[in-house]
Amino acid sequence: MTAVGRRERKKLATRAALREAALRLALRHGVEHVTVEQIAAETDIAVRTFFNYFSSKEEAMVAAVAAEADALIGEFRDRPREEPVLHALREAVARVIAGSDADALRLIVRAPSLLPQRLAVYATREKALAEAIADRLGLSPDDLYPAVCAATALTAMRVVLERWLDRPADHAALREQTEEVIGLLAAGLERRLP
Amino acid sequence: MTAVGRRERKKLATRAALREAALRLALRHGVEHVTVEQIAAETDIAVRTFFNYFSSKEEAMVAAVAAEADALIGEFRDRPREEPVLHALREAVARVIAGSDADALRLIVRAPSLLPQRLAVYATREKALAEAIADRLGLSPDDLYPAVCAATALTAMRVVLERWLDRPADHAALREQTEEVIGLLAAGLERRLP
DNA sequence: TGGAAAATTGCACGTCATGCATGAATGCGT
DNA sequence: ACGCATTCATGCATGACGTGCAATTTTCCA
Repeated sequence: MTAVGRRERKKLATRAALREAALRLALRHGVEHVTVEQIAAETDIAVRTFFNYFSSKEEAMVAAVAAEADALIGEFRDRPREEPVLHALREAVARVIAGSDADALRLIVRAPSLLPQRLAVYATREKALAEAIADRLGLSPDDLYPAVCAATALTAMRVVLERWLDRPADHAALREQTEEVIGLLAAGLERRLP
Repeated sequence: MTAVGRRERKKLATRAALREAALRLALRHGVEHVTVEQIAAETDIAVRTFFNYFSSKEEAMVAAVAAEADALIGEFRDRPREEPVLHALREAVARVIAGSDADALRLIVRAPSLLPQRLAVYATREKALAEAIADRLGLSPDDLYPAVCAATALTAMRVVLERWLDRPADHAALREQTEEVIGLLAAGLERRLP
């Protein structure tokens, strides 16, 4: 697939090192107090080079989220095509979450200054997920359903994740809440006064 | 309601003036090339004072979107309680959109540098909308349904708006697409290969 | 091995955003 | 109308951010 020489590998490694350094420093000093200079120093590269990899400090910090979003899409594409869309999404989410670092996620999700960039990450992944959904159903990526399904599903997952991070709970609870939300989306959201 | 003296009125006026100046300059020179200094000069206030009203240039530019989101929630609350949630949302959206400035919206929505802040605006309104939905249904704001419904509905509206702005179309088309998306949410998003 | 392509780095520069101190404007009670 | 307390506007200083540019180093490959 992506044939990589040493050059590519080193770039990937540097990018990962910067991402991890940013997160490590944020855990140690708090997200607000980390500077690009610190991140660069921790990774032993020039400040200028940092900006060759990330266009902002925030982008480096939410890179972990971006990686998980990409993983989610990959898992979704790997699900058997006979599965209904939301069912496949639920399983993909479960697999990604199982291998996630809750502490790092909590740090990122709870930092107000990272909210805009984090949301931007989700939004930029919407298109890729919409294409995956369109592929699965044999629809055009320009159709309304793939776009709406991708965007709303990602949003619903975000809400679940935020709620879960806000309460002390285990991974089983997260899985349960994921299923509940998928159930809501599948059943339709219309409601009225009893 | 909000009893306002001269002080409050002047603050509101200054805030509106800054917001409009930011948008006007963005229309004239492009979003990327507007500086805080220009906005302040155009409004004839000190640069330092600008930051008393908005914490960033981007926040001033998406203030119009924030105002529309607030209007949406207000319209939603004004809908009769017997209406089902999504029906009320659809009508609220239609009313807000009818009075919106498509050119300004297009400018904001199409500017990549404003994407994070714009999404943050929607996200911060989710809580208020969730409370409104909970009120309507007699649920607790901590329940899952209001949170998910608010977040996904706002997201779906965002997708519709973005798609509509990307194609040349009139307000009738927007209304139509809004109804289509609400229909999707109401009917449930699950789908499988035929 | 030699040169093309790409990555790293330092430097300069403009912008952003905030804390702090000071003076001006406003609202309120008397 | 007066004086006082609160709030607001402003200038200044400061540190961090992000980018263009050019020089240098590293990597790749013919």
